[in-house]
Amino acid sequence: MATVEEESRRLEMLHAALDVIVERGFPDTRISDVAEGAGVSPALVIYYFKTKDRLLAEAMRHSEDVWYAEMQRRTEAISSAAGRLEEVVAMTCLPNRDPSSGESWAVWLDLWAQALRDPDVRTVREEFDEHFRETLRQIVRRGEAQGEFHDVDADDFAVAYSALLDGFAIQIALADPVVGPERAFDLAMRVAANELGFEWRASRAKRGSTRRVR
Amino acid sequence: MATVEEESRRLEMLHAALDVIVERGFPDTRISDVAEGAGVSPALVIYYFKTKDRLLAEAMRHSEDVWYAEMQRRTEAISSAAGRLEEVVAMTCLPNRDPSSGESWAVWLDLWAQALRDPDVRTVREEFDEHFRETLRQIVRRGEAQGEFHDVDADDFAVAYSALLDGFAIQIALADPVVGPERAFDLAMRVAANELGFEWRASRAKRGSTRRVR
DNA sequence: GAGGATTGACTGACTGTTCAGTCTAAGCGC
DNA sequence: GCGCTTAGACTGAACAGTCAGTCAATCCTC
Repeated sequence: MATVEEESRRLEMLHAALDVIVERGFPDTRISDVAEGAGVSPALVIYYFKTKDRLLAEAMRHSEDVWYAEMQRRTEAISSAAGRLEEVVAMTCLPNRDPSSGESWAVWLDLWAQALRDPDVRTVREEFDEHFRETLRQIVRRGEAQGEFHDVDADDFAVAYSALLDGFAIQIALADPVVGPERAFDLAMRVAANELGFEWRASRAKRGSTRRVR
Repeated sequence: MATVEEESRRLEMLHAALDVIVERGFPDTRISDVAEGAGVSPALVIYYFKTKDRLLAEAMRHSEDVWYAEMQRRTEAISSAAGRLEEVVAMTCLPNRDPSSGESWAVWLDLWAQALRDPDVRTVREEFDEHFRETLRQIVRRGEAQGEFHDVDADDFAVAYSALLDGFAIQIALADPVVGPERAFDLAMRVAANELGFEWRASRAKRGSTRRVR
């Protein structure tokens, strides 16, 4: 009953909020923009989320949840550890192979900046990062178990490698002239191959592994 | 004459602006705060900088310039390439060994988020990153020439390593419970040692190489 | 017709910027 | 030295726009 439509309304608003955040940036997101994007009145947005901060924090959480679920979904389908790792790197480096997740990078930068002061956002970011590291740890452990990887400290690797990917994400988000997506992808994979001791042929098709290039 | 005092006034305002940015965050920095911090009227701030955006952009540039100059100053004094690299890593990872540069990390997060939309800030950030990479390249090349390091592609290393340090900077700025400054420092040095092929004894005093711990 | 969903109109607070003018110190003719 | 002028640093007060959040009223839906 109402709950279903209520929920879909909530989602519409969250997606609208994310669109605005991507377009205008977190601090300049106005609830009237979000309302317009969702096709409702500003008052209703407040009615649903009580306050602007809560709305934005929930939008962030939603965004991260969707992204993480998508990563899980994709890696599960891959059997080799190196392949799973490659998929993760592709998701963080290469521009949307799937159209669903609109520019995540921009949102990340806002997320980090916002996490400095907003406790809710800080929590979202901490959880997301920990999830991400855990994913890396598991990939490494399974890769070791399957004999694909050298033995390394999975936790150390996860911490360092997620930092590396975050750093590349910054360059990509800001469209750095020196560090494009393909180069970041390539470098990240070379580091992984070197650190974990697996073979990786750089010549392989860089992006079109499964989905179209936009 | 007037120019000197004028300049010192500018600097006061820039420093006040940085203080406020660190404390309240870039988007919530009010010119009245800056004015108060500098002991002048809000109108004078506008009188000097014409607009709030310009003030903040200049504050960012000043901050990066100071930080970079300090890095140059420190590394120049060190003869071994590994030592220079360690100093760079320490500056990006370990909390202020010098009191001058107040929390740079917080400013970086704001800088990145702001660079997404503000062209002036974007330029500041691009130049700073390129300077940083160039510093790394030079360290690597000199390390190779002195026989301290393996031969690697200096540019690839600089790009990847600066990304890694940026990533650690995020964790440190956000006080991630899993990735503290010392661990980031340690991991970063291990990666460098591994990648460049030099010996690094992790046991060495982590921070107090030259200056006091605050 | 009761209760929640929805809204238009409003407001109260905030803040960047302007403006009209004050104050200071330097230049300058004498 | 001494008035007079001028330029530029500096400010208080007002302006103008913005926007989150409120509220009373309407609309649905059961």
